[in-house]
Amino acid sequence: MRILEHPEPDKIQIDMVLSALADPIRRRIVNQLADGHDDQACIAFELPVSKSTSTHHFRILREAGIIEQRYSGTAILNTLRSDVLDELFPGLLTAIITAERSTAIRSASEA
Amino acid sequence: MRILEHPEPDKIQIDMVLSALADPIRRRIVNQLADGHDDQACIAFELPVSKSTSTHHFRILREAGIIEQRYSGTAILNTLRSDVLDELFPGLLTAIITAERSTAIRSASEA
DNA sequence: ACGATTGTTCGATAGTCATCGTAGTACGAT
DNA sequence: ATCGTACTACGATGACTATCGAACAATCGT
Repeated sequence: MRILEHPEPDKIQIDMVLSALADPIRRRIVNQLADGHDDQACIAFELPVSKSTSTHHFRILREAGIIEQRYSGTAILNTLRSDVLDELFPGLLTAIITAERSTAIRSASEA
Repeated sequence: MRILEHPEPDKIQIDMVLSALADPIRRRIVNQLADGHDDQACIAFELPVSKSTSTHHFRILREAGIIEQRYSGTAILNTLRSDVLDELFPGLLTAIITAERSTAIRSASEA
């Protein structure tokens, strides 16, 4: 069975987390996970990039400790590590998700 | 008189803010501003980089809308735009500053 | 007027990052 | 066994970024 490496909570660094979340595509993934339920396969995210780039972004998120990925057949199910992140960096994830939403609303009302 | 451009609140984008805060040196600046008082000159930040690199980082922070810079003689006084940021992205700045602090504490207790 | 202080500007450079296509792997279904 | 699905690995590429030193600019004291 294939194994996916995840950082232990005490190895999760604010530096990697913020770098990961600085990318709009990765924030889109995080937001969809926050909006919807857990265990969404990578293919459920209709990202405007190629497959290999998509893999790249999911990996960055996993290695930063932001998502958990586990195999289920050929698919990979993705889950936000909200509890871990909230413990380590209280309010951070919520703030970023909220920010993204309000930005979307702002730019929509401008158009 | 020299003028420094600052983005209006409605031009401040989460993308630029997070990219700016993804850099440890820039977070160090933000943290020192949050810890101390407003109006600290650039030279008050003893950064492990050259002068020109320092200028670069302060500019990124200013253009992202995170700090306000204004001339006072030959010096530039820096102030966190906390109120603007809190309005736009509630909780974000606090979360990042808190995160940085707890990370510092964690890594100190490891040593 | 002169010098010291504070920060900027301008290349240059080395490193990182997002992106892609192609080829490959693992698994489920038929 | 074969095929389709879902994702990975690899090498290449172009863009961006942090960094530097050297030269410059603006201001303040003396």
